[in-house]
This record gives sequence, structure tokens and C-alpha cells, in this order.
Amino acid sequence: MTLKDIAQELGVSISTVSRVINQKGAHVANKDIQDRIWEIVRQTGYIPSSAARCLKRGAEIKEKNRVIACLYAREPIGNIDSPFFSRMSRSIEEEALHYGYIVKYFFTASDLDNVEKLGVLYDSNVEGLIILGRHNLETIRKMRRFFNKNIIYVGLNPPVDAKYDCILCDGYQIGVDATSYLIKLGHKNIAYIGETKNEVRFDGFVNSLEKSGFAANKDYIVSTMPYAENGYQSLKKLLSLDCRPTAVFCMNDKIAMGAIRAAQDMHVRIPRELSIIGVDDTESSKYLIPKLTTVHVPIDELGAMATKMLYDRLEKGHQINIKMYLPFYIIERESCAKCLNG
Amino acid sequence: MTLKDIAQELGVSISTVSRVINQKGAHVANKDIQDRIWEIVRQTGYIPSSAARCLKRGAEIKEKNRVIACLYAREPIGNIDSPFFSRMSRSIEEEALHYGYIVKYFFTASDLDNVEKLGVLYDSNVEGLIILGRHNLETIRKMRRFFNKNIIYVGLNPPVDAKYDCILCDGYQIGVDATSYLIKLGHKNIAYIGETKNEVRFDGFVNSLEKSGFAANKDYIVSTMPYAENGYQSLKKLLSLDCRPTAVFCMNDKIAMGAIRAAQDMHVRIPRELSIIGVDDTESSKYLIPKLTTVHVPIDELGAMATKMLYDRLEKGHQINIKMYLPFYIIERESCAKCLNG
DNA sequence: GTTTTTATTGAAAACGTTTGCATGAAATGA
DNA sequence: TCATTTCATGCAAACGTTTTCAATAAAAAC
Repeated sequence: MTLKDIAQELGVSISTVSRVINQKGAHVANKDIQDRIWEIVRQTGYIPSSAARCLKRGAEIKEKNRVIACLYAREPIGNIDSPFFSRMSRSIEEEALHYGYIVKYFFTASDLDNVEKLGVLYDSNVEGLIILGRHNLETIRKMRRFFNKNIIYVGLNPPVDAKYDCILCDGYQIGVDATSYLIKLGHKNIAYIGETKNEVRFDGFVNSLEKSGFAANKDYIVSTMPYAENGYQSLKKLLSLDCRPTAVFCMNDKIAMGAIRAAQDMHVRIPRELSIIGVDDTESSKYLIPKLTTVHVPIDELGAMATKMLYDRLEKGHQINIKMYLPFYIIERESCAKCLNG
Repeated sequence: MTLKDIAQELGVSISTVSRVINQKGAHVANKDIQDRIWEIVRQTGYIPSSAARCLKRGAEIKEKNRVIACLYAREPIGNIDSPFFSRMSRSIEEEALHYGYIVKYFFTASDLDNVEKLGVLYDSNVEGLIILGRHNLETIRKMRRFFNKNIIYVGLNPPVDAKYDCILCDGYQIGVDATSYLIKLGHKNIAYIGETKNEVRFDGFVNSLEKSGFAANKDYIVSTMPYAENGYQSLKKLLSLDCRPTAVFCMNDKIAMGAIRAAQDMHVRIPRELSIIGVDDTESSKYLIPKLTTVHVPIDELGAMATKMLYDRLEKGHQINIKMYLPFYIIERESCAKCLNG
């Protein structure tokens, strides 16, 4: 079904139909014809070809097509497997719908090396982009080059050196706060499980420790991937040390979940003998035994705010290099306690 | 940058450039010109406008554009929050990439009422569709009507009455097997937590029970949403009954996770006093305390097979109404045991 | 009754491709 | 040498829109 079909059916010109459908002003066609056109549109479920529209409108996109895209970095944190991913998508999509936008999704390696994908992304008819996770900057540059017409984008949990508008939780501060929380409980031998390279949570951990006069003990730092199994294995390793840590900062809840199970298997009681703190406040975390003390990061709000920010940019204009921090807080549940052998 | 630009730059015709770029056979242009064309393409990063391409190719899509889409039903099981979702996406995408396909994602209410979305989907340049979850059939029909050029699609975990090619795990049989597993352990008072309406796992549960001569006790059936919190509340309710069940079939692992925590809070020991079985074999399930006995459903394989099936259809032709069942199996871990007070 | 304004409509060009057809040149075969 | 085949290339139409321009008819103003 095309404009032409409708036009023929009614014996009017294509232009008339087009004008009616796009409703430019009131004086677009005689009321009777308008009605008949809409009737056909409704009956046949006619949808204008966006291919044709895009083509025609070309560079000067006057009329918005109201499509934005989400570009997820696949590795390793913005991982599609992560609970982050699903909740984020949901909140983004809901917020977008609220503004009348459609969301398209793309998943990419963080280096966006896949040219084919870039191509698809390029002419996918999107006006704006939410770039999720730690793409490296060269990626972003490459992407901009593709969009010679200025593409509007907003980062969400971007890499530290991001130069574009973004919205994030201060990962460094999360590291600091979680660690000093453990320190305040009297712990001195604090371990870390998680990624370390380019991971600001880890930086926060180290600095917080140093500021309190504790050297970060190398044996207590386990550099590993952010999954449950890694948490499990890592804690087992830590617990087999001669001098066990009394507390562990797990970089995310999945690791923490694995760690809790490892402690159980090695008959180490939590929190009596070992305190564990995670990050994310995953749905699961409050059903674990013991319930996990963790840092709540406002995933839903992050998604919603990023979408809102993108929306504002789309209406107003271009990047202005703002970094917006959303607050986080520690949720005390059952997995942390005062250090006994202090 | 367009074909025209390239053509002008080299003083050849647009057709020549187009032909070179699309490489129809060897005898397409003089070698020298070919080289110069490719040189410019590389230098300028030219990408053909898919808008124009789509428009031109229109109905007779001869050349494939190698794009498929995933249509997720949002409610309630194919929920975007579910671990299903993320793992499924990953396996689908990996398999698709393997065939050189790009995946686009769409999330929809299960009734696909959102016309705008249908519109986007319609001309999103896709060749094939993986329809995930329990869309109702009217939805599918509506969709087909939109795609007057026959759209190829494959269902994944479709509703029971699906009339199209699909791939699935036999939910009914899962219900039967899980239940008879519990029966074999000597349990008679078996409860069910989860969805009941149109839920074949539940049907399997009921029938298995009846076949063994136990009536399904109404008090033991808690109809609820498939989330951890619901599992938590539901089990609490069950445990406050005068005559407690000795085993619970949780419709998925999330519910089971909540249930485990509820048992813990009410000082009911698992599996000594209560056996719990879940379904899904989520990443979490083997880190719970106790480790969850659950039905492993091959999520990754489901995704991969659906993609492969779609791929085959795309190459070969149309729907032939096959239902392909993938095997599942029970993973015995720690949350189920013989019934003691039997 | 003429002129001006306004409302309604259609023709046609343009967006960037792809492709059938035509053409001319070069190469092959006799 | 001429007839044929093969190769290289361009022209032009088509895909479904949007939009400018011009044309007509009707209404309003004089």
C-alpha cells in the first residue's frame, strides 16, 4: 500500500494524499476527501515507507522520526548478561516511550570494530544514541565520523576519560565508600575481588585503604571477571591464605553471590568471620543467605535520566560536555559486621 | 557522499560505480576504474544509503540485507528482566553473526497493540523474525498483515496454540517431570508457586499429581507472578498453613530463590523439612544456599537453534509448521530430598 | 461586474540507489 | 575482411515519498 494506491482509489493526486497524511495546516484538502483518505489509511493499515521518507528528507531531517538507539558495550561490564542490562533497557525504553520515541538496540564489542554494524547503525534512521558502558574513545570518534550529520549522543556509565555528555554513578566514590564502610567496622585485612584494570571502583578501594594508613595487600587483591563463578573461586583462594582477610569488597553482586557460597562451602560464617559487601543491589541480593549488604546504584534512574538527557539534547541542541552524577548509597543488610579479631 | 559524487569525481557514470560496488560478476568495469572507485570508497568511508537501497529493491528483495529481528514479548514470562532474556539475546546474536546476520531488537507488549512499533518493525528492513514468548495469535496475524511481502518468522517458546514454525522446551513435560521427581522422593503434599493461567508447566504439575492418585490441593497452589518477591511471600503463606507441604514446585528459579529465603526466615530447613525445585537453571541457582535443584532448560541452545532455523527458512523458503522440542533435564543439587514424614 | 484574495488541487522534481536496455569498442572466429 | 561474440559503459526508469510551483475555482471585496 502506497500513497499512489490511495490516490488512485480516490481519484485524487498523490500530493493531496501526502499532504493530508502529514497534516500541514488546516487548508490542506477538502474535508470530505480528508475523511475518505483517513478511512482508507485506517482500513488498509497504511504505513508510509520510512525508506522513502528518509531518502527524501535526506540531510535536512526536518520532521523527526523519533527513533533513538542504545549502543551497548558488550565487554565486560556493560555485559549483556548483567542484570544491569535488562533493567537498564527497560527503564530506557519506558522513558523513551513516554516521550514518544522508539528504541532500537545494538550490541557491540567495546571497540566497535565491526564495520558492518556501524553501517547498519549509521543509516538506521536514528536521531540520538545512548552509549552504554566503556567503549573506548577511538570507538566514539569512529562513530562520529560515520555520522557526518551531527549525531546526538549521551553516555551512560562511560569510561573515565569520556569527553561527551554523560550520566553516571561515581564508581570511584563507590569504591571509596564501600571500603571505608568496612574500615569503619574495624576491618583491616580487606580483600578485593573483581576487575582491576581501568576499574575506578578498584582505584577507590586502593586509595581509601591508603588514606586510612593500610597498605593494599597484594595477596588480598584478586583480579578477575565479574561473574559468580569467579567470585566463588576467588574467595576460596583468599580463604586458603594463612592470614585470611576479615572482609571482602566484591566489585559486583554476582561476585559477591559466588563468594557467599564459597564461604559456606569452607564453613566460614558470614558475617561473623567474614564480611562481604557487593555493588549493584541486584534483585537477587536481598534473597541471599545472608542477605547481601551492597551498594545500591540507581539503575532505573540512570536509564531514565540518560533518556531524558538525550531527549533534551535532541530538542535543544548539541553536546555540552556535562557529567551528571547520580547518588548511590549503601544498603546494610546481613553480610557485614564489626570485625571481631580486631 | 553518494554514488553520484564518486562518479563525478572519476568522470564515469553512476551505474558504473554502482556496479563496481555491488560486484556483479567480474566483467563489470575496467580494472583501473574499479581500483580508483574502491580507493575513493575507502578514503571517504562511503556507505550506500540503505534508505535508497530499500526503496529501490522494494518488494523484490533480491539481494539480502541480512537483517533479522527479535521480537520479545514483554509480559510476563518472556520478560525483559528475566535471565532468559539476556542469555537468549546473546546466543541468538552470536549465532546470527556466524551467518553474517545483524540482529535488531524490539520489545513489545504481548498483544503488540502498539501500532507505532509495528510500523517501525515493518519497514525496518528485516528479512526474518524470531518471535519470542507468548504473543497471542491475533498478534501474529496482525503482524503478517503488515508484511504483505511474506515475512519469515520462527517462534521461540511460543504459546501452546502457535501455528508457525517454532522451537521450544516442552513446558508441559517439564511440569510433569519436576512433579514426578518430587513424588518419587516420597512427597505427597506438593505445592506449586507460579503462574497458572495458560501456563503449561502448571498443567503438567496438576496432571502428574492426578496420575499418581493425589488430588491437587487448592491450598497448595499459589498463583502469582514469576519474581523472587512473589516466591518469598508465597512460601511464607504456604508455611503458615496448618498442614504444611513437604515439597514445592517453583515455576522458575527466581521464585525458588525467594522461597528459599522465606524458608530460612521461618526456620524451615531445606531440604530436610522442605524440598524445593525450580526451573531454568539460572546462573545464580548453583550459588544459592542450599544449591537449587532445578530443571535445566537449554537457553543457549534454544536461541542458537531458533536462529539456525530462521536462517534455514530464509534460504529455503516458507513456514512449514514444525515444532522442534529441545531436551531438558533435572539437575539434582541440594534443595530436594526424600520425604521424611511420609 | 470586475478585481483581489483564499481554498483546493495537480504536475513535477528530487532524494540515492539498482538494473534493463542500448551502444560502441575490442576481440574472436571464419 | 566481415560477421560474430564479448566487454565496458552510459542512459533512463523506477522505488515511495515530500514539497515547490502553478493553476484553477470559489469566495470576498471593491
